[in-house]
Amino acid sequence: MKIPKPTVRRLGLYYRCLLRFKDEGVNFVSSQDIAHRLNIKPSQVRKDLSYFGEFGKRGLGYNVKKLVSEIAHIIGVNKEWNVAIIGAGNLGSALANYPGLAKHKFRVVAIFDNDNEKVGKKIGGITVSHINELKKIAEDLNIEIAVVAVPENSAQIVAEQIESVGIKGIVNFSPVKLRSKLPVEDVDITLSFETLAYIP
Amino acid sequence: MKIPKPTVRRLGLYYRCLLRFKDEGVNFVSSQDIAHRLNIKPSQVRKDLSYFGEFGKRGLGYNVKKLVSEIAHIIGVNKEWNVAIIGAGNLGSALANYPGLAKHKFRVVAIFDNDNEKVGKKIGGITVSHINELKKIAEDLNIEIAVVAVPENSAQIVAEQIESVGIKGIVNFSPVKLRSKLPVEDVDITLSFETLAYIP
DNA sequence: ATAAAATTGTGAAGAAATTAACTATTTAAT
DNA sequence: ATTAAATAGTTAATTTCTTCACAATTTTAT
Repeated sequence: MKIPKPTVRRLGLYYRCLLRFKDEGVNFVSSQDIAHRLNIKPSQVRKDLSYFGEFGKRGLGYNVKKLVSEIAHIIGVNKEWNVAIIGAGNLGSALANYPGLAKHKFRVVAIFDNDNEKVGKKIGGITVSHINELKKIAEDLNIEIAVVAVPENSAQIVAEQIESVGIKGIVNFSPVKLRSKLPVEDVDITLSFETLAYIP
Repeated sequence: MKIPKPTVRRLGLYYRCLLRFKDEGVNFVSSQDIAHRLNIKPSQVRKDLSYFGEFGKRGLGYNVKKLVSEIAHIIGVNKEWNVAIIGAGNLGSALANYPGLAKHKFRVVAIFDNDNEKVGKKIGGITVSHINELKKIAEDLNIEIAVVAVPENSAQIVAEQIESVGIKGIVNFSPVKLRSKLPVEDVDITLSFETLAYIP
């Protein structure tokens, strides 16, 4: 069955929401409990989960631990993902140091830049490599996700370099639409400000 | 008329896309030209713009300069917005130094933190203030947008502090759903990784 | 043991968003 | 001057997504 894109995105929300319930020592939650925290409708939660199976018990709700592990499996965070950050500027550095990624099984294992000034420096414990070494290092370290954190004008070039080194997907922080064979998730910072600035 | 949320978001995309056309010296573009760069359908572009007026000329297309200024006006980036960053960690620092914001009329004018170690230090030319001074400084500097770049567990508290100081909207980088009277735009970094990790 | 309450899973209805198709206008070509 | 090509704006059709409403199940209370 075709899964709606918004459903996949919400799965990530459910996952983190459930981790919090788990931290709080809650054992069972209802679709209503989840929905309330995320400001959505309970029916949405149930429908989303129903695409993947029957995880709850009528009259009782969902076993938190079980659902966490089910969703982890569905969205693919039951394994670790090796991540490379391309661009050792402010944003790239911040991401390399961002604890939220490692916590959710995304491990930054390499950082690249084309600026020789930066190559060899350490960021968050990782030595910056030259972008020319992308292919070799990506294969050696089994990198699966690349983060594009370079300026607008080099983003497309980088996207093309990424295509041929065995990487499986791109998280794009640059404010341009990348043309790539790989799946791309855009994190468009400026766009969020602009959307906020719009007043109906 | 009610404007679809996705339309508002795409307006920001059109805006930046048109700025690029302008930079390239292009004077007129068709809905097809725009759509091609953004990987969407031309009819989508026309429909979106039609919510706000008739900006094009049949047979010819849109005057780039004119459309840029129309859209800037619609989404509210024809004026400057004063921005405060809450949280002087890695992400907050990166945002304070991020040139893309200033370029699009979002000017970071204050940075706050609750850590006395950080207060007084300079980040991107701006001295970090204590969060207790938020109200005073926000009013003095006429801050309209707050960026939440604090850890998960303090995000909601910060959101509540923001509510009562005249700020009009929040860009939230923390991975929790904020409960706020103000409009909130979420930039959910972890979620983008998780969405990417999902393989149908 | 029975009834009431809680809650899931789902088919159907409803709402929202996208896309196609068409009309009107403008420009360019012959 | 006429026709063909390009293209915006708009109405209608289609698709996608969300919500409702209810049967099915389980638990809790009496």
